[in-house]
Amino acid sequence: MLQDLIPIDSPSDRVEQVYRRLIDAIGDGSMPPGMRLTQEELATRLCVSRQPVLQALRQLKVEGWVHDAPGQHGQKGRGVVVAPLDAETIGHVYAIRGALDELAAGLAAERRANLDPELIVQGRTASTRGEVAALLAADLAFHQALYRASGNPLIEASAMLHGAHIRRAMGEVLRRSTRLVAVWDEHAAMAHAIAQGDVVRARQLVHDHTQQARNQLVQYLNVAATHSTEPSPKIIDKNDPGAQQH
Amino acid sequence: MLQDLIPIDSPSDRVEQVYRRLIDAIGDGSMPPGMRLTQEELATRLCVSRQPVLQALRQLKVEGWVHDAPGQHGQKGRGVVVAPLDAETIGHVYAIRGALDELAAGLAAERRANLDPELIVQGRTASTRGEVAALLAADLAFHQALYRASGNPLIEASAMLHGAHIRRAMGEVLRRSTRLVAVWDEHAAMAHAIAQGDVVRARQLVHDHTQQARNQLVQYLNVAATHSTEPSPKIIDKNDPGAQQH
DNA sequence: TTGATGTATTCTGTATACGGAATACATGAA
DNA sequence: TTCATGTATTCCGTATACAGAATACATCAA
Repeated sequence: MLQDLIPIDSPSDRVEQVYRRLIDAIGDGSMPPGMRLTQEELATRLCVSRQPVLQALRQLKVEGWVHDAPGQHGQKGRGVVVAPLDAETIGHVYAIRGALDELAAGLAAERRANLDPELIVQGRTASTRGEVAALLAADLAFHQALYRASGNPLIEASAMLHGAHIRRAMGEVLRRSTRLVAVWDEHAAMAHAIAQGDVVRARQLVHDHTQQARNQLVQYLNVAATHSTEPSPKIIDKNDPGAQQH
Repeated sequence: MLQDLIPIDSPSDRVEQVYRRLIDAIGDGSMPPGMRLTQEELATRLCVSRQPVLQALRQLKVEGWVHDAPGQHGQKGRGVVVAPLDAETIGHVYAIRGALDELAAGLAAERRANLDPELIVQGRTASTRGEVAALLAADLAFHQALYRASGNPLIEASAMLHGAHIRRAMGEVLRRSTRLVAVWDEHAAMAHAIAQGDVVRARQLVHDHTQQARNQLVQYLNVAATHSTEPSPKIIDKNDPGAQQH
C-alpha cells in the first residue's frame, strides 16, 4: 500500500504565487487598466518582501500584463501600470491564438482525438445560466483539452498565455453588459470534426470560430470604449476605493 | 541643432544582460545540452551577484532553455541543466513557429508588404560562402522582417522566442557536419507572393518551407543523435575544459 | 507671476545576509 | 559487506540593506 501514497507536491514558491494573484486580479478587473502599481505597495499587501514581487512583475511585463509606468522622459522608476484593454491589442492576441488553435485542431484531428463531451455540457449549462465565471472556466477547459489533444505540449504553453489575455477581455465584456452568444455549438462541431479525423474541416471550423469570436469581442470593446459613462481614467489612484479588492 | 541629439538609450539592466549572455552561450553551443549550472558559478563568472542570475534563470526556465536539475525525488536545490536538443522538441517548436509564420505571411500578403530584397541577397551570399553565423543572422533577419510586415507586433515577440530555439538547433547541425540546402530560393518566392498580395500562395509557400526545413532539421538531429561519436553526456562537469567559453 | 535651479522624496535594481530543503558523506549495526 | 541513520555540505529562495535614477517640490531671481 506504500505505492498508493501520493508524493506531496512541491510548494510553489512565492514568485509563482504573487504572479498568479496579480494575473487573477488583473483578469477579474479588480486591478483595472491604467492602475499604477509599485513593488512596495504590492509587497505589503501580499505580505511578502519586494523580491518576489519584483520577479513576478518582470514576468508580467514580458507577457504584456503590465507596462512600465510612463515617466516624463525615461520610463523607469515610477512603477508599472496595468496594461490597457484596447481592441487592437486584443485583436492581435486573437490572431495568434487563432493560429495556434487551428494548428492544434489539425493535429488533434490527425490523431482522431476524442474531447470529453462533458466539457461541452458544462459550457452549455454555464452559458444558459449566464454564470460568467463558470463560462470562462469552461471555455478555458475546452481549449486546454484541445491543446492537450494535439500531442504538442508546447502549444498549450503558448496558447494559454494568450488565452489568459483573451479571458480578461471576455470577462470585461461579460461583466459590463451583454452576454456573448453561445459559442458551444461551434465547440461541439469542432470536437466532432476532430473525432472524425477531418483535418481540413476541423481547421476551418476553428478558424471561423476564432474569427467570429474575435470580431464580436473587438466590437464590444470598441463600443464600450466609445460611449463609456466614465472615460476610463489614465492613472487610477491606488487609494481609490473602487480599486480595493476586499 | 538641439533636436538632432539622440536620447541615450536606457541601459539594459543586469538581468537582461545575463539573460542574453546565457542564451547566446546556449545558442552557440558553448554551453552544451546537459551542462549543469549553478547560480553561484554563473554569478562569479559574470561578475554580478546571484540576484540577477536568479531572475534570468527563471525566465530561461519558463522559456524552455534550461530545466531544473533532476534530483533524486524533488527537483529543486540542484541547480539547472541546459535543455537537451532532442528532435521531438524541435519538431514541436517548428510546428508552432510554422503556424505563426503562416499567419504572418497571410497578413503581410493582405497588406502587399515589400520585404527588403537585400535580406535575400545577404542570405544567398552567406549561404554560398558557408558562413554559419552569417547564415543564421540572415535567416533571423528575414523572418523578423516577415513578422514586422504582418502588422501584428505580437507575432514577432512570440515567434522570435521559438525562432531562437530553432537557431540553436540549426547552429548545432551546421556546426557538426553538413550545411543545410539553400532555403533562399524559397524565401525569395515567399517575398514575391507577399508583395503580389497572393494570400493563399504566400501561406502555402511558408507552410511548405517550414515543413521541409523542419523535416530536414529533425532528420539531422536524429542521425546526429544515433551515430554520434560521443554519446552526448547527461551531465557535464562544470570544470570540463570543453565547456569553458574562453 | 513665471521660469529655472537645487533639494527632498520615491522607487527601482543590485548586493549581501539568512534560513530551509535536498543531497552527499560518514558512521555504525546486522 | 550491506543497509540504515545521523551529520555536513551544497544550493536555492527570501528578506533586508544599500546605492542610483527619476520625479516632485520648494526656493529664488527676473
